Amino acid sequence: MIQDKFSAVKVIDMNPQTIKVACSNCNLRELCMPMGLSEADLTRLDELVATRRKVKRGGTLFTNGEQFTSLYAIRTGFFKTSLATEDGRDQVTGFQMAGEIIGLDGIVNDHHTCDAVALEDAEVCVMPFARIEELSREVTALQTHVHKIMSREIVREHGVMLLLGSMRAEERLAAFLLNLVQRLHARGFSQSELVLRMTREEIGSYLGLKLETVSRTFSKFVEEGVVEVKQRHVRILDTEALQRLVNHQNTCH
Amino acid sequence: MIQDKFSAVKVIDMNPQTIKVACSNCNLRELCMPMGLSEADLTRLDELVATRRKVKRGGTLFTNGEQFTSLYAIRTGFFKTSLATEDGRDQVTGFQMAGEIIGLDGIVNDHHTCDAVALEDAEVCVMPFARIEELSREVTALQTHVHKIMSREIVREHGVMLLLGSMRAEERLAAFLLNLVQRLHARGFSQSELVLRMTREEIGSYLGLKLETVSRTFSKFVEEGVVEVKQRHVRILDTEALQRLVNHQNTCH
DNA sequence: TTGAAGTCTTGACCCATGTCAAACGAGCCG
DNA sequence: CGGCTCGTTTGACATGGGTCAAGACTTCAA
Repeated sequence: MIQDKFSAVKVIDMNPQTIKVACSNCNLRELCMPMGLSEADLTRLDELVATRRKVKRGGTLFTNGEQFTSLYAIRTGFFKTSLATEDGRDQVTGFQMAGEIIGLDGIVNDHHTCDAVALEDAEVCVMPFARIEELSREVTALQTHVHKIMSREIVREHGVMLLLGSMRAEERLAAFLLNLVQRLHARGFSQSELVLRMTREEIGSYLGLKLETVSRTFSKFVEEGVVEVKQRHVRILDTEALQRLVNHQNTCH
Repeated sequence: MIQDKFSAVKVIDMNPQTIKVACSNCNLRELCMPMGLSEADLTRLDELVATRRKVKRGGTLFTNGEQFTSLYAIRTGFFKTSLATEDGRDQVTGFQMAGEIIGLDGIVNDHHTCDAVALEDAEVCVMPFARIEELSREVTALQTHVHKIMSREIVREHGVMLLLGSMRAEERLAAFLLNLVQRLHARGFSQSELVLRMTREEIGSYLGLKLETVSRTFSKFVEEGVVEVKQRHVRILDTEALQRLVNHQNTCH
């Protein structure tokens, strides 16, 4: 018995893959998993992740129409999700980073309704949805967590609707930048500096603007001394100013 | 014992409230509840609805910041949900009709993040969320159903993002009208006639347009013989034309 | 019946953003 | 090193939808 236990530990020690696959010692756990679990429940959650999957920059995690089987927790990398219309236009519906869950759109019809594209080399944890449902019947904290994740996505999209429906270009870009740094900061990155993983066109698609407008608006922010922009490197010099733009949407009239 | 049973039945017979409160014989069941349940599970689902609640036209079902306790299934009436920003502007995030579930936004933070306002006298079934979670741990079909409802809302919002982010005024209004009649038709109403429960301003807010633009676009549709409009009564004369507008978004360039 | 408030329509004008075009810069590959 | 390609910036111009204003219609209450 003791020998068994020991060798098990040893295997884990010698095979980093085996260690990493466990949620219970993943450093992103607090982002994608429920908190305050008992030791026993924590161990059970390790069953959730069937495998890991790497996606190269430009590759797709899933595409519109594809069979839905799993949710994905992003371990590393950066994704966009987008809807493509028949006529070739597409709308970016979100950008996702490490610790976020992707694939919720597929649940309702058992197939995905958008594309998930990696904007940089990425790795995700594959969590078969059947297993999630099964386990969340037994682990209440997981059940609640799944509900909260879906609700959070709904609320996030409400915010995007507000942005798209009633903000002007500057307000949209300001809200976008603030949202990005805030999420990056929650992951230990700088509160004022960030590297955009997406093109101006993708930003524009997300914000309902043309890429030229995005570019011009960046330039305007630079002129005003609100941000510094060098290619995709952005440094926010005046967070307050951006915040004011977003809040007092219609100071002007 | 027999006497007890009899009197119980009698109470039910004499008190229509008691009968109507059961999902198992609600004619909207197929819209808001999972299908293909066993008799036993069906009966259990009746526990979901704690009470009914009537909301007068103009009244709120819940408001931003309010404690979240329940989801609501709309029995009769018509709602809008909207976000209000500090500066007094607001964005309508959706219109909900009989058989639809409202309140999902509240799950993530235990309080609501938008207002739900009745656009006509309405009645809802109050389903305490704690009870939903409890029951969906035991009735798999309910669990799946809850997941699908939330996923459906996410997908719906993706569609709105596409609309707000990349469609022109005519396309937006066309998409809006088609969506409304389609949902009404699923409830047994006409495929071509509808009564708008909301003002031009509310339509505009939802579609990211000003009320004047909504009005002008209606007028344009009328000129083109695509619809007839008399106040809030709308008759669609050429569904195909509306469909074409939505699909070939950019035929023009 | 009249008046008042709310809603809707329409016109005239204007501006933010889209469109089109040119040129620049970075990165990549031969 | 030179020459692609892709992404970005910037300018000139066009236009869809916003803004402002007037007036019509509906509803409701006095």
